[in-house]
Amino acid sequence: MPEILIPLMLLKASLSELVQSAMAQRFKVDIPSIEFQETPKEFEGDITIVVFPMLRYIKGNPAEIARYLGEYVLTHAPEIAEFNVIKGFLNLSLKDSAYIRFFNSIRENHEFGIQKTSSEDAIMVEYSSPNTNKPLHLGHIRNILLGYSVSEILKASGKKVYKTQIINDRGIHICKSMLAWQRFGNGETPESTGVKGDKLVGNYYVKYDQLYKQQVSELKTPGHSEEDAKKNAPILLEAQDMLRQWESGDPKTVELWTMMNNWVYDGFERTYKHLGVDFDTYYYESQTYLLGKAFVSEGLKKGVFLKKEDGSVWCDLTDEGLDEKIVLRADGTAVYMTQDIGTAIQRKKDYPDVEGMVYTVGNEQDYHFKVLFLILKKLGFSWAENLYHLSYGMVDLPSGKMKSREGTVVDADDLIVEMTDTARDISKELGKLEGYSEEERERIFKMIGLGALKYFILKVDPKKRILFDPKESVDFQGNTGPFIQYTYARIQAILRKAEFDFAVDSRVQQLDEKEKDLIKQLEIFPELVQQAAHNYSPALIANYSYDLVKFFNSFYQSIPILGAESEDQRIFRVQLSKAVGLTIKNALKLLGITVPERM
RNA sequence: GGCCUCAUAGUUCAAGGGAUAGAACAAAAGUUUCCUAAACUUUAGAUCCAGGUUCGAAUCCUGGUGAGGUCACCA
Repeated sequence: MPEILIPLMLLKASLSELVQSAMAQRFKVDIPSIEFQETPKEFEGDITIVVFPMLRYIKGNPAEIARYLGEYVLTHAPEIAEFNVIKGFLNLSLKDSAYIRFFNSIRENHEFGIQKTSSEDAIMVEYSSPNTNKPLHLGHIRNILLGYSVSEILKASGKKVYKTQIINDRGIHICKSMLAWQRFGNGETPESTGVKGDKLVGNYYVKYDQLYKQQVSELKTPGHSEEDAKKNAPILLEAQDMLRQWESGDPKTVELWTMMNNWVYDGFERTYKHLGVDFDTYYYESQTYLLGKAFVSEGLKKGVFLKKEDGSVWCDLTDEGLDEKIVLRADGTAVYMTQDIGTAIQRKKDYPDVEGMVYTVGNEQDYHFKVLFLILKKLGFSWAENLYHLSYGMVDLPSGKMKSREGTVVDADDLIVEMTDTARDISKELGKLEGYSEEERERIFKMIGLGALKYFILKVDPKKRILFDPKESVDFQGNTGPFIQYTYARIQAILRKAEFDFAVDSRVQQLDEKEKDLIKQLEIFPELVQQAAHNYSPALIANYSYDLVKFFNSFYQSIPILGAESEDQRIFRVQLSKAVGLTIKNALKLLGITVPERM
């Protein structure tokens, strides 16, 4: 594994050591860790050591300690040019040569900030995980983008990652669509109608629901309560019967089930492809719930679970401050929890190198996962310590919550088309991309539309709710995906116009303030990737990309790049632009956003 | 009601216990001899309330208020 040198991190490490030995020498104390901070721009300096936390270990005047440390560091660290002290803050200024050395180390590094896989252990990330009776909607989009991005971030931090999903292909909901299709379908298929498979099946689910409601209202005559009617609608009884047939393995039912599920999978795959996401492996509930049942009986033997008189099996979590939770029904059939236990164990069996799992699931299931993780720990699985529920907030519309039954959902495929349309309209209005082939333009419009959507969703902290207004769509100005993409495209224009050999080493000795700002901004990217992986938060990367772009734009506007005074300076600035471009590209890649060479 | 999450400019989002709480959109004003004006530069504007912890709190703790979620032999 090639060691990747990240000078800023190295510098911090060596400064930490220096400060620690300085403190030991003079005050005879061990300071376990040194706190660093980027120096705010209103103060002189590049990197700041905060002295206040040291006061816990040694009493004294923070400013005096800071001055002492400043002197010490200045004489012992060759990278430091000067220092100043304000209260307990020791601000250090780096020499230009330190900047240049750092810059030269990343300049041609196309993988800057991206670590190679360095661990033997793998992490499995689950995301998307839809039901097979409805098309994907905006809520799924947040899930999918988050899960995919977190996978990419984990990979970039040096982890091995398997992307997966659990497909809820089992249960009464799919039977409802099947039934409606049998009754009204006339043998329709996605091929015969040209309708996307998931949409077709979703339509029959709606048809079922309409018929069901009609039957309920018919039954709800005097003498029949509404509750009664809901339970006894003929179509529902028929669906329940079908589920029993499916569970008993009736060949015709299973055949229909297989056919319709495959239509749905095909439809989903097309949406995933449009979104630019993929999976390494798939799990189906129909295949894992049995294993879950097996482990419930094992847990029963071990005393982890208890059986009640009626035959249902429970897990007592009252010691942990939670409730009792059912893990198997009285009739011996599996519940949600049963199959999740089975799925987790199955995954570990299939991929023994998996030492942790991330579940991308909405926050309405916080409690479920708390319980699931606890049960797996109680069952004695060591890897259960490394399970993480990547919980995210809902996507709300201005009209309120999305409800599929009320038709207030934003369809995923429609949304992608709308975003592309918006990108096309705006581009045409601005007169961009003239002289490009139709095909090429469409490719870029889609890239921009998706960039806007992805960035809009990922820049928000996962646990917060998002308000999404489809009418206003998504901005293309300011802190947005297209703005970042646009800056990348402009950088590419600079590179196209700069007609010299990039292999030439820059001989620049003195740096402009703006140049330093940019290099500083570049430096923090690798650390940020680690931090984002640690927090499972794409939002950090998104906001970083935007900051970097702001720094670049300011640089771009205030000093000449191609028209710099000296040849060396010109080369340096072009090279700097190139490095910024590479970093933007790498950062956006972690968000699943692609960049156009021109837009 | 019990438990969980959230609350920051008019709006949408930032801020690993650190310095004067940052951006963007919307509003007002300015900048195109130069690499893409989808840009840049100004101006104005915010931590829900009350306590506590400490050198220092938007951040941690307690109690309110408000919004959402969850408390199924549904998934």
